[in-house]
Amino acid sequence: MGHHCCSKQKVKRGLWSPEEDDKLIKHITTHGHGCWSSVPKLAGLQRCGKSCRLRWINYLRPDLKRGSFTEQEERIIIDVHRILGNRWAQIAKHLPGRTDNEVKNFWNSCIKKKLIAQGLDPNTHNLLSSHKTKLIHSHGHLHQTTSVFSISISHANDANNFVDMKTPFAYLTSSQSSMEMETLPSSSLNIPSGFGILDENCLWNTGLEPFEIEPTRREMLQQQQPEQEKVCEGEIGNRVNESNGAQNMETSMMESSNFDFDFVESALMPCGMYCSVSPMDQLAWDC
DNA sequence: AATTGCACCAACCGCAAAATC
DNA sequence: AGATTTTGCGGTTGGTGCAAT
Repeated sequence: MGHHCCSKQKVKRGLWSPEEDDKLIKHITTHGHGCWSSVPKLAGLQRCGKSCRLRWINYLRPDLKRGSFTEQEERIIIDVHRILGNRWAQIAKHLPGRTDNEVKNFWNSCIKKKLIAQGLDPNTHNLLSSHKTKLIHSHGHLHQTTSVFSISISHANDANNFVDMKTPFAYLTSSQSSMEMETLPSSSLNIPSGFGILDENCLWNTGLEPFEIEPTRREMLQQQQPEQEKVCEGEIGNRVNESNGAQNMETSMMESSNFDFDFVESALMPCGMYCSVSPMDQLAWDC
């Protein structure tokens, strides 16, 4: 027996035929859907109302965008997912013409793999532990070292009210005494376009509509602070510590010469926020 | 040519929230 | 105000078709 809503008479299930689609389209364009549970009868379909609703919303609606996701859409999905998690319907609201089902399928079949391939945990968007390499000191000469950092943005006047955008975005190259910072090469670049300003309930993402964050999710994000570590971050730590206080940190970062922070500046300057850089991990290799 | 394996995704299910009676 | 129906959501799945054997 089928689902209880479909158990009376014979109710078709499975894929929709073009004829069924026609009936549904004709009915809804002329009468509107009204109560979904009465649609099948009125449209002459042997389906349950639920199935009709799903077919219309996910496939037949005229305002649906067809075709594969663009890179911008993919970026938005990743950014919003980092904040909201598997809230597919919420995520889809940022993508006109896309459905939650479509976003979910795209995530499960495509984005997940991409993130893992980049060494990112698709749930937390942090570095996978399997990609963490211990910094190895050998006697005498130093290895090339790389630190991956995350960035935190918050209101300057409320240090507790922040969300941590833990996307690795920059690395520090330390060779002998000279030190320079660069952004990651574009192949592995994962600029956090999800930079945003966290207000009481909302996150304004650059380029996105504000969206709400549930309190529990917010707490979870806030607890994901990367632990401070040693060695190479010591050097970064110095930078950070030198500037005591968040306000100074902003300027100290802007002043650091080879650091391409254009995208940070544009996110920061108008808003009176501050930004902090935290080490997430170190990678090391032999020269 | 036939078989197996697998990725994809449209559609299903159960649950919960919202709406309605 | 409580019961019932309807809608919306997210996890899951099984059919389809492509690729490898």
